[in-house]
Amino acid sequence: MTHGGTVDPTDARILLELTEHPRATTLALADRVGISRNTAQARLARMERDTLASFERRVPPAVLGYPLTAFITAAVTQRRLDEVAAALATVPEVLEVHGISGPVDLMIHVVARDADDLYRVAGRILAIPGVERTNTALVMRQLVDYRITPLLRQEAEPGEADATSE
Amino acid sequence: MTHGGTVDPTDARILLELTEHPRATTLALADRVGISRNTAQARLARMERDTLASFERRVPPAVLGYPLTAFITAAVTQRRLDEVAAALATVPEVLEVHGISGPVDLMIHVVARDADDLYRVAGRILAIPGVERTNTALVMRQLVDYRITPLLRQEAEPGEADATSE
DNA sequence: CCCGAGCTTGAGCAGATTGCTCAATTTCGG
DNA sequence: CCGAAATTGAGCAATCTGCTCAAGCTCGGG
Repeated sequence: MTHGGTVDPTDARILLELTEHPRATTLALADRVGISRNTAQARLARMERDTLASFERRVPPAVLGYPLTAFITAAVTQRRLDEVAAALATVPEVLEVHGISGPVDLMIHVVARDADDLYRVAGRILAIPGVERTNTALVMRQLVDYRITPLLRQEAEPGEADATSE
Repeated sequence: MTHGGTVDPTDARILLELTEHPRATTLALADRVGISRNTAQARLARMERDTLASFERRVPPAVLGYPLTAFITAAVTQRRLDEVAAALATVPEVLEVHGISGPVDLMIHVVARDADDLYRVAGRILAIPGVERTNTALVMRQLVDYRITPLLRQEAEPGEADATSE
């Protein structure tokens, strides 16, 4: 059964295998997970189509010459969120934008070539009509690399009681 | 030439093809990029080994039953960053932790099943020795989905003048 | 300008994998 | 208990992979 998501334990096991071998063959995945090749193929195709996020997430900005990462929070004029978002989408260095709760409205994930470039990108964002004020937090260090295997393993376990994360 | 990164225009073109077809065959990639099959294979193997981030980044937490995303900022007792980071790494719902500049020290990317669960996760983080105070910003909406193709396209273009991002 | 290291190419080939169909079986929810 | 959906295993032609090898190209250093 799924824990309120769309991925069941079999899919979770396929995904765990893919974290270790992203370009594993369908046959290899089937063998490791213990399902038939046809099932592996069908499930993989379905996850590629419906479940998995874009491959772009695997491309580190640093390898493209953008080693600086920063989070810019922004307060936005009321009711102009959508047009601000549209303007932000035209800035190549903006990777992702979340609308968040609290005193500021947006969390903007940006990258830059260096400190000067970050200044330029931040200035460009502040210049967008509707952006009232911003604050930039530069990422100094990655303390915990992105990982989701703990949650994947929870889903992958057969017969597990709900959410015993400790 | 590379723009200060480790990926050259040919690699960038391979990556662009992979954003459209993540499980494309090496032969298909070679054809689309216009390089030989051996070269495609060698470059792909090298990027899988040295360049690309983990496949885990493609797994959306929501499909595992964690539809809520939040960013928790935390101020930490001086000199205890590493042990706090180590403790955070033991919390499955913590996906990623950045050390940032400014009045707070950490940006913690977490997920939760629902509001109650977020409360529990935030409480668990605040309970870590060395975490002095936290602030939770709940993601209400994704305004710009993660994308890096604008930067990839810049690198993929042959003969382009430096960084004409506009 | 020349040279050499490194990269790329195309050919080749045995083995592996894929994409798909199909009938039979199993699973699971109503 | 029943029926829909999922899974399985078999099968097969087509495609792909992994790798070697020799030849050619690119590019940086001397």
